[in-house]
Formats: sequence, structure tokens, C-alpha cells
Amino acid sequence: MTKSTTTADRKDKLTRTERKDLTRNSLLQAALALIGEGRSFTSLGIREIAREAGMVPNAFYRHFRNTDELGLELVEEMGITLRRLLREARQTGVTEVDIVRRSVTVYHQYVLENRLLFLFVSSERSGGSRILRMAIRNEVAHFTNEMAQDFRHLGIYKDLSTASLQMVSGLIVTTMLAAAPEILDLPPEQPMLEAEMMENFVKQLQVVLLGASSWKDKPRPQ
Amino acid sequence: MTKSTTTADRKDKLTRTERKDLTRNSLLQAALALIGEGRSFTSLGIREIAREAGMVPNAFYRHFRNTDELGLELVEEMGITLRRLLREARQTGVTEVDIVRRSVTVYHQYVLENRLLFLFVSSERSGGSRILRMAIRNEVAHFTNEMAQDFRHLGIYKDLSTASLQMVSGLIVTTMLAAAPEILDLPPEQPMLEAEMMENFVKQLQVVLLGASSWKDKPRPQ
DNA sequence: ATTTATTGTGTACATTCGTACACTAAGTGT
DNA sequence: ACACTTAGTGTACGAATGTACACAATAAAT
Repeated sequence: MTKSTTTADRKDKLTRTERKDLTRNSLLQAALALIGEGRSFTSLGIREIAREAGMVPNAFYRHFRNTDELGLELVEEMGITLRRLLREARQTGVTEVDIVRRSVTVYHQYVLENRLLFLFVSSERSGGSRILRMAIRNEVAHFTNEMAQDFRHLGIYKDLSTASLQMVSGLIVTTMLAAAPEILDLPPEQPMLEAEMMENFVKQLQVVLLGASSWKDKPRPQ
Repeated sequence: MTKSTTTADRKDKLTRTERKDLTRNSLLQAALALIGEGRSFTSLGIREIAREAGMVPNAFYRHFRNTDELGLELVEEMGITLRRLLREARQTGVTEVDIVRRSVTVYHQYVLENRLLFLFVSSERSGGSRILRMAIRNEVAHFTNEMAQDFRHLGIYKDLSTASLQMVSGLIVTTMLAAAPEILDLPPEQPMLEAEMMENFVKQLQVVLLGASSWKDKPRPQ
């Protein structure tokens, strides 16, 4: 962490680890770029990624042992991205009447802006290698928990138990994630279809929230 | 369609088209078997499938032009499977109090029984080739429509517009399909986890239905 | 200043792949 | 009975892949 180099002020020549991080990143970007071209991550090869990144195949091994390890890095990036989304949503405020419509708009834009990451996640969330799947599921679970905490802190659904809050959050997250591939597969510049899909999305979330607000925790099953 | 062969009664020796259908089916089963071994359909090759089916690579071409075409056949099979599910659910009757819990149990069992198909669909629904994705989305849309029709015919949610019924059905289907990979990834024989997951699944659907029952169609936006 | 560690290159090889072409065997229509 | 059609085989080839090994260049440590 602590850069104890005396030449830290020299920005012209980069330090070795900086260079390494740079090419490592170019490998990650190369993988995403290939995904953007319609390839599925599972079918990507080491040579292919290295080629796209402009390096010789063997160089790949200096950074990752295999493609799965690279994928895990992408998953981590996705986690950061999701956390950022939540943070922004939190700032938006929640006292709005049609907060749902606003959130959906934000989310829609967010998916488009992080197109490649969402493409990656959507296709690897239940396909590809087990390791990646589990990693993604972990990130999604964290995201869900944070959302539930937000609900709690914001004082929405005060009379729901924590478990129920998580259950509802899970439902919302599922709905959100299911919408992502549809957004991304939409032919570009079809405002009619897009608006229709978004309207549907909004209504679905409203149904969920409506159900959540009238949900009663079973006080004691016995 | 009309088998105009005079030797139709001979069941010992099969007719040519019957034989063909048989090996064609063994190709489909081979693909599913490979999926069952953890391979993702997208990464399956012609040689691989043919080998698993016990044939020489070239024989594949007598039945499909490429793996996508085989995949489309699997999608069709999935459609049939889903329709069967609906039909069975319809017979179960709907006047039950905890119809949701019952339906979830049926669905759970159904996913396990058709494990390979659901594995295939889950991973190809948003990944893999665009053609397959679209085909699957089509089948899912049909399934959703049928579910909405069932709601209508059964007289549930009488005061919802058809569009709203479809919207709600879409939400239910999304939740169902999202549950499938989690069911399938569960380590076998973990009754605790399984029960917990199912309970969560039940509650989510109940929230959706609760929301749907208190949903009011906007009578006239103006 | 010299040694060491590390990032990236070049070459090489066995394996797998998709697919083309010629062929066999056997069911089908005449 | 005979010609035709077709499901499946066998061989072959170019292209691509994962990875091993030796090497070069240069930053970092001594």
C-alpha cells in the first residue's frame, strides 16, 4: 500500500507495479470489449483476450492463472459498480411521490452506462463456471442486504422484520436484474418499445412495493 | 404425417425416419447430458456432442446445421415442458388457502425433474447466442400469456385489466425463473438450506400476489 | 555497479475443433 | 428387382487453442 519509493514524484516514468496494473487492466478491458462484441465470457480464451489486449498469449499468465480468475476480478468491479448505484440512489432522496419511476430511470441509465459489465453479469450469473456464479451471487446478496439496510435506515416499511425486508429486497433485486438483459437486448433507438418496457418495469416494482407495504409478518406461527 | 407404408405394423424393424428421429434425439440428449456435467451449452462443440452421442462428428450435420439449431430444438422442448407445468397446475385447483405454497412445491419438484432443461434455459436465457436468447424469450412470453389467461379464466383478479394481468404474470414468471438456478445449484441433501430457500420463495410470491390484489389500474390518466 | 526479480516476447507442440469429400450400407419408391 | 436416396463412417486438413520453456529487457534491491 505505502509507496516508499523516493521517485514517487516522477510521473513520467511509471513504476513497475503501476505498469503491471495498467496492462492487467487492459486485459480486463479486452475481455469486456469482446463481450461487447457479442461473445460470451465463458467461451473466451486466453489467447483471444491477450490478442485483443495487444499482447502475446503467454503474457496473460503474468496476471491471471486462467480466465476464471480474470472473471472474478470483473465480478469485483461489478460489486463496486452496484454499490455506487445504491449510494447514488440514496442521495436522490426518497420523499418523492413517484420515487419508483425515478429509480427506474436512474437504473436504466446505469445499465446503459455500464453496458459491458451488466452484459457480463447477466450471462454469467447462471451459466458459465460455478466459481463465477457463486461469486456473482455473493455480490448480489451483499447488494440485497445493503438495500434492506437502506430501507431500514430510511424508515420505510417500519413494521417489517429484518428478514422480511431482505426478502422484499431480494424480490426487487431479482426484478431489477431480470430487466437488465432486456434493456441491453433492445434494438437501439426504439423509443416506443423502450418506453413500454420501462413502464412495465415501473409497474412491476410498484406491485412489489404495494405488496410489501401491506405485508404482515406472521407474529408467531404457534 | 400419414404413414402410407404397408409395413407399418412391423414394429421390429423401424422405418428410416423413425431411426433418424431416434439418433436425432440422442444428439439432443447428449447435449443435455454434457450440460448436466457442468458444461455450458454455448461452449459445446459439434464434435463433442456427436462423441457423447456415440457417433462420428460428421453425422451431426445430417440433423442440424450447427449447434444453435440444436439449441432451438431444446428451447422448443422447454416450451412444451412449461406448458405441461401450467396444465398440471391448472388441474391442481385454485381454491386452496395456501395455493402458493403448493404451487411452489410443484414447481420445485418440476425443476428437479427437468433439471437439465432448466439448466440449459437458465444459462442461455441471457448469454450465449442472440438467436437462442430470443427464442427462449419467446417461449417465456408465451408462458406468461398463458398464465395471465389462466388468471382471467379462473376469475382471480377480476378487476385487473388484461395488460395488468400480464404485467403481474411477468413478475411471477421472472421470480420463478430466477429461483430455478438457485434450486439447481443447491448442494444436494441440504434440507435446511432448501427449506429456507423455498420459504423465501413462497413469501416473495405472496408479496407479489398481495400487491396484485390491491393494485388499482389507473382508470384514466387524464 | 552489479546482481536479482519480474514483465513481456518468441518458438514450439500436442490437442481439439469445424468442415469438406469420398464412401458404405440399407431403407424406399418405382 | 432395381435404381435412388439418405443416415452414418473414415480420412484429411487448416486453423485455433492451452501451455511449457527459453529468452530479453528493465526496474528494484544490494
